[in-house]
Amino acid sequence: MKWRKSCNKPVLVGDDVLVYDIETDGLDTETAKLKWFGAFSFKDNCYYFYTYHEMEHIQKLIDDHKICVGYNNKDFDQPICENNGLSFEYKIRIDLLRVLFRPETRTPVREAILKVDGQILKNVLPNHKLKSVAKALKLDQGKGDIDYKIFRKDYWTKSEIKEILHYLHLDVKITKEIFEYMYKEFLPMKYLMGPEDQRKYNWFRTSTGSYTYKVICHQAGIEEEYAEPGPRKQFEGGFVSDPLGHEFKGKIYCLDFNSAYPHAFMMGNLYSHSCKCCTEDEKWAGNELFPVEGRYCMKKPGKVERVIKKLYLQRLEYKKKKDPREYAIKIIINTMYGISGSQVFKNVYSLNTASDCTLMARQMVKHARNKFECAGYKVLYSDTDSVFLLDTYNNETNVLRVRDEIITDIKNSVPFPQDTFGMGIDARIKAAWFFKKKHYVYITEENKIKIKGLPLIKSDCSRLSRLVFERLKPDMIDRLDIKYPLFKLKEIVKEILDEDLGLVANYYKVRRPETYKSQTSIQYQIAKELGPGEHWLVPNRKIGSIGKGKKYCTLEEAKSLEVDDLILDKVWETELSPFIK
DNA sequence: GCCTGGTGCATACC
DNA sequence: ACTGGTATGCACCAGGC
Repeated sequence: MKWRKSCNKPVLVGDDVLVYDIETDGLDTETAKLKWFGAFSFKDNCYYFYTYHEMEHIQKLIDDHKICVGYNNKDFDQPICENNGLSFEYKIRIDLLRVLFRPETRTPVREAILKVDGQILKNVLPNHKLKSVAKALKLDQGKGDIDYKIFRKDYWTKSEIKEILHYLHLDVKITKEIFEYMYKEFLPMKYLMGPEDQRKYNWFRTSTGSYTYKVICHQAGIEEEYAEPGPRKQFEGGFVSDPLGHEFKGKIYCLDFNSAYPHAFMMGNLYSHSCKCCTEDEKWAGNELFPVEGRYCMKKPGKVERVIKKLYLQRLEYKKKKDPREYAIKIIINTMYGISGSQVFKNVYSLNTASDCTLMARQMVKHARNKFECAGYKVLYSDTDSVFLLDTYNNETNVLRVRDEIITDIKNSVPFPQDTFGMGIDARIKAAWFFKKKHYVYITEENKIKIKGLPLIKSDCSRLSRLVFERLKPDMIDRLDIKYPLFKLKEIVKEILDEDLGLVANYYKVRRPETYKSQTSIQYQIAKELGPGEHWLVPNRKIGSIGKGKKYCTLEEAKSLEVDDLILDKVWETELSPFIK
């Protein structure tokens, strides 16, 4: 039986793409029998549905397409299809799950760069089920549930067929829409790649590291060779200062070097360590400000550096024109540093390149700190490429003058100074509180409150603490102060807890128990007791088989608890402590 | 019994 | 077809006192 159902929406995807999903009589890929095959073709904008009695039709449909797309098809649909006599040979096979996330190593891939209203997909996904992805991307998930027993049959009544088609159509449709979403998002990454990578959909499915390597190799005309992973050689990274003090009010600036690492590459010519145009003695060996380990060509910018520069300038243009290709270049530029420190990417890898890049950035920040301090400013904090300043003179022009000197000093100390290198004001701040490295809060001149790193913004934070903060936020901005006397916070906490004790629960996302090395870790205990996935657990003194010191129970179990049974340590000592006077 | 330092795990910042 | 380092916090455990 063949079923055609056309789709009226305009087609965005121009290639011969077939999105497919199957129904089987079981989950074991070795023994499962293919029962139904559902697909959507971007060639004719039609849905196709076949039973296993029509294998030639299914094979014909596959043969008519170059690219076959599914969800978890690498580990499930495809092997079953092959065991049942279908062939995907010579097809470009795409598994949307594996494009987003690599299950065996549990590493995020494209879910780390896909944005859904400002947030990264990875951070909004509770798990990697098809429906969860659809929901996170705000796609229509429809309603569909089916008793899988129906797939044990070999023939179906009219009403059963109707039910199956409804269900299968829905899954194909969801897969198709996820594919379309990703296609639209990733298409701007296509044009920078070589023709083979464009054809093979490598702009769509590679990790950002591989993508960057492929683009750089193609653009710079260097060989795309790979090496065995091997043990990692470590090197020093960014410099993070201790905060100067706790609380500051007045005119505060956050300044940061624009694209510090890419500019370190360009200005130090850091990829040109083995050029043939000069002798070792003629190479740049660094100086007092930049005591680099490697030796780099001073005669002309290298191939890779020229590509970085070209891309950087192009990105500035794209940003002005709001061209989405801007984001593709951003990824490449920011990933260059990462792949230069990874052996796998053989022809851009160099420990000196990576470590001299971070060294140059460390020196830039330290130089900026010194200059500002000598000019009478208080340097409150700095991390990698940024500096927080207290402007005691209340004179922005003077800050910018010192800034210009810093930039000039740096440019005078590198072989290839860049016009695009500079330092901008990232934020103008009225008050700031620094707690620890990478943990701070500030209120901007636009009355926006920014929190960095605090337990309050981590995913495991209790809803109680978040609610307390949300309630006080307008008042904090009003008073230009984030601190409250303990009793005031206690009042609010009590009010919220009277509503619902469960709000103290902490969020845990755990894997399958087998995947843990430590069988005593709290994550293992949770996984063992409650299964993998998301859990909200209430720390208490009374019930729950999870935890050795503190006990943790589920929200359901927590209904029998009294306020005094709760353990509020984390709430008071970490989540809310920054806000206690 | 308490403290310290190390480990595993998770997550944020750049 | 596997980007990097820096940093905090929790729970647990071993070892020292």
